[in-house]
Amino acid sequence: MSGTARYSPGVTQRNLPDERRPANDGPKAAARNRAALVAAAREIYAESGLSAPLSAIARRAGVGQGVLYRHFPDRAALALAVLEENVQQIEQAAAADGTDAARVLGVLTWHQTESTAFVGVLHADGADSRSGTPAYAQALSRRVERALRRHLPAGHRLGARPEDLMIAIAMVSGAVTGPTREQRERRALAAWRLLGVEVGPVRPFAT
Amino acid sequence: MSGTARYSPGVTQRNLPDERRPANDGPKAAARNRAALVAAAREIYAESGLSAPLSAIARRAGVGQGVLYRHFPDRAALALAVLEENVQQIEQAAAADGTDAARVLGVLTWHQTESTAFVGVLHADGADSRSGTPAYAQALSRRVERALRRHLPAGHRLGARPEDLMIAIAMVSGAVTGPTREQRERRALAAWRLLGVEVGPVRPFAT
Amino acid sequence: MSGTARYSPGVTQRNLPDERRPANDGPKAAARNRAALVAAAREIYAESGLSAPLSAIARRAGVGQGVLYRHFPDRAALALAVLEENVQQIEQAAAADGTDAARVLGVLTWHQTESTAFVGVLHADGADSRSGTPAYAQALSRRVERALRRHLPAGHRLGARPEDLMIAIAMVSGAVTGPTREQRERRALAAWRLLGVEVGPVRPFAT
Amino acid sequence: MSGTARYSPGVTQRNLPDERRPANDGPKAAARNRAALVAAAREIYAESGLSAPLSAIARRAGVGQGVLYRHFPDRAALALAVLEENVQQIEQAAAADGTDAARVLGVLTWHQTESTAFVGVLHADGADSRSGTPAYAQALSRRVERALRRHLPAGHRLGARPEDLMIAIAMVSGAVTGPTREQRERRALAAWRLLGVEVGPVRPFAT
DNA sequence: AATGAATGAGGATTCATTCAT
DNA sequence: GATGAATGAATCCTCATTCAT
Repeated sequence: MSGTARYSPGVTQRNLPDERRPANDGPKAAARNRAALVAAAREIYAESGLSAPLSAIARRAGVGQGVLYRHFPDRAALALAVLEENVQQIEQAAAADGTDAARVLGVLTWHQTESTAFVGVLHADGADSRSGTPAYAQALSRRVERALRRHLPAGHRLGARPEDLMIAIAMVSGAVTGPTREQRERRALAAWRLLGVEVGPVRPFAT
Repeated sequence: MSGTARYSPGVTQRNLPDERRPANDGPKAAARNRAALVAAAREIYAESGLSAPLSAIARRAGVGQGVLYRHFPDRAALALAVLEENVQQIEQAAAADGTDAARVLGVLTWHQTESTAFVGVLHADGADSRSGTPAYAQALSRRVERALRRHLPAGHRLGARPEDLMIAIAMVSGAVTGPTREQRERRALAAWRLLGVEVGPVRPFAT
Repeated sequence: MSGTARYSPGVTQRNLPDERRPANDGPKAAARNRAALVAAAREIYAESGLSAPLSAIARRAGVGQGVLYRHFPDRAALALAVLEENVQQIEQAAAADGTDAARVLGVLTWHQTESTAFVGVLHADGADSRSGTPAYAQALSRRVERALRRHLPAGHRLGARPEDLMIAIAMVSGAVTGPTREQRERRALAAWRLLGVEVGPVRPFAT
Repeated sequence: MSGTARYSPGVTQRNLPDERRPANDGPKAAARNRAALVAAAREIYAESGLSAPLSAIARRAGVGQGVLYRHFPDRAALALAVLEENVQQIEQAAAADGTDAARVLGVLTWHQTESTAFVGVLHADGADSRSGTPAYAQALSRRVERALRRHLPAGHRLGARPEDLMIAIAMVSGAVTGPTREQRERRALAAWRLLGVEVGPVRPFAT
């Protein structure tokens, strides 16, 4: 990645002379490419926002533009793939032994401070009948909700009304601004405190 | 010498050479045009978000592209002009006779639910030392804070720490999603409720 | 000049309230404005080349755009007005008491190193049947030639063929490159030396 | 976070959705397109000067705008590519069997009279520390100088001082004006004659 | 199955020129 | 006579998307 083949005057650009192509590793490469694209997207989104050029993501992933389209038919599909990984971590945190609401919220908060994608896409919940992300984003949203709700103790601040939980998450996302992750984490924690909600350590889920 | 003749429209350019020009209302129109642009921007932002094409705003305002650039040198300047109006209303609400925190928050909330511009620009507070909007957005942010803080009763939930007030506003902004204003208002009120903050009637300030 | 009224948000741009206009000095101002425009053009041309925006020239001159168009119907007219002044100085140098070819060439060279306009427009001699500058530029060219030729001693290097004189001037203009006037002067003198032509002190004509 | 969402084409953009695309000859066309662009640029520059619209060049080359930008990131890169070809011819002329200074100068002069690009870009030598073309133009300049100098006989008029050679070339370029190539050649030869330099046949290098 | 070139629409931005005041 | 706002065409440049190889 990085290369950014700039301007090389006088040297006719041409492909590798037909032999010695980067090697076609067959179907095994497909999964690897998909993963690389999601990882690259995560980075690029963090750096440049959700509307970063797709070509930048493909370049960072070290694949051609076509591969991106093969795996993700549109911009939203890629963003959702990033989100999917986040949601899976939250679900895993919720499924872990001896966990509790605070711990799950810590993982959630980690992803909020880490990835812009999380912030922007998930809260397109409700009747967002726009183009790309119809049902899937809602499904993700519900999965996050379910993962959290099963750990909410009776009488928890966010358990009173059904929508409160997701509104609270949206609120914290709104507070998460600032150029560095540290600053964003500080603000996220301040936000949870204002909501009177206790949050465990802010970090990704890892077994 | 020197020169590096960059882009030079040269001889080619020539507007409607003799035909009818669409009328030039003269300098008197300047103020009117500026206002029309801000109003159009407010509408377009609400419909399409902050990154809507500037040409759409000019069209909606009924002016040429050039007028937009004359009044607002860049995208941020226009967004800030919209915000400026919002902030002025909040300040007026804060200055009105017999007002209180709840009432001011009601006006603030109105603007949060009304205009996407409010959300997103104002909360670029803190160390956003990037290119465009450095000091002015912060100044607006501080004006909102000051307008509100003077009405916060001692011991108010949001008065404990200095940053809490602006974080709370950011949080509510984060919760304000949805396609209709009504839905956004409902969510905004739910958010304030979760913060334990009482909010007056959600409406623009009008004497 | 300079002002460049940048971005002043929230303050509706409006003219001085009808009274207190910059004062209409009547016809006397016309000549002054014209002179200011030519002077401004000379400066701007030197800084930014012949294709600099006309608005920049008007601004530097401290007049409105309209005034520029009143005095100079098109881009070429303004450039020629600048040139006209240069040519007049050369003619004056040629008419001065006790002058000689070297001295006149010194004045010519001064203008070559000083103003891009001189370099670019005058040598559009010959059958340049393009848009703007048909006859007038040629007339100027001939006036320069006449002013010089009357001082060429018999047998001067540049007197052999009729066209040699103007070609030599064009050649020196070609050599005049570089960011500072000093550098351009050095190169101009080197060029004259290569032509075997003696040049007097390089400076504007002043009685 | 962060974002300052600059220009984001967003959802709107969509090329010919299903219709027929004008054919994509695949990567094989890349080299051909690059060559076509350089050739088109050479023509357009000769006709309209260095500041001709890039779109005109793309059109003449029969390619889309994007291709031009892919191969040449900016205006200068394209001009330099044209120059590069000229300089290569001069180097080949200098490397040919039984050549001499006059013959090389003939090839040089051909390019001076043929292409406006040659004039103007190459002589941005010296301290042109501006943005775009810093080192490469100087490198080209030096290559021309080297190619010529190795054939200058001892005691040649242009060999006395190191800078004289390039100044002379700039001078001849300055003299090369006029609408037809023939006229420009006549003036170029007159210029070399004034410099006392013998020039061989004015034509491109061809084995 | 991957590559990366090409297309070309879309949006940004700049100025020449006119004209109400 | 002067001012400077408005117009809008022209040009620049960027990317989403397709597709030959």
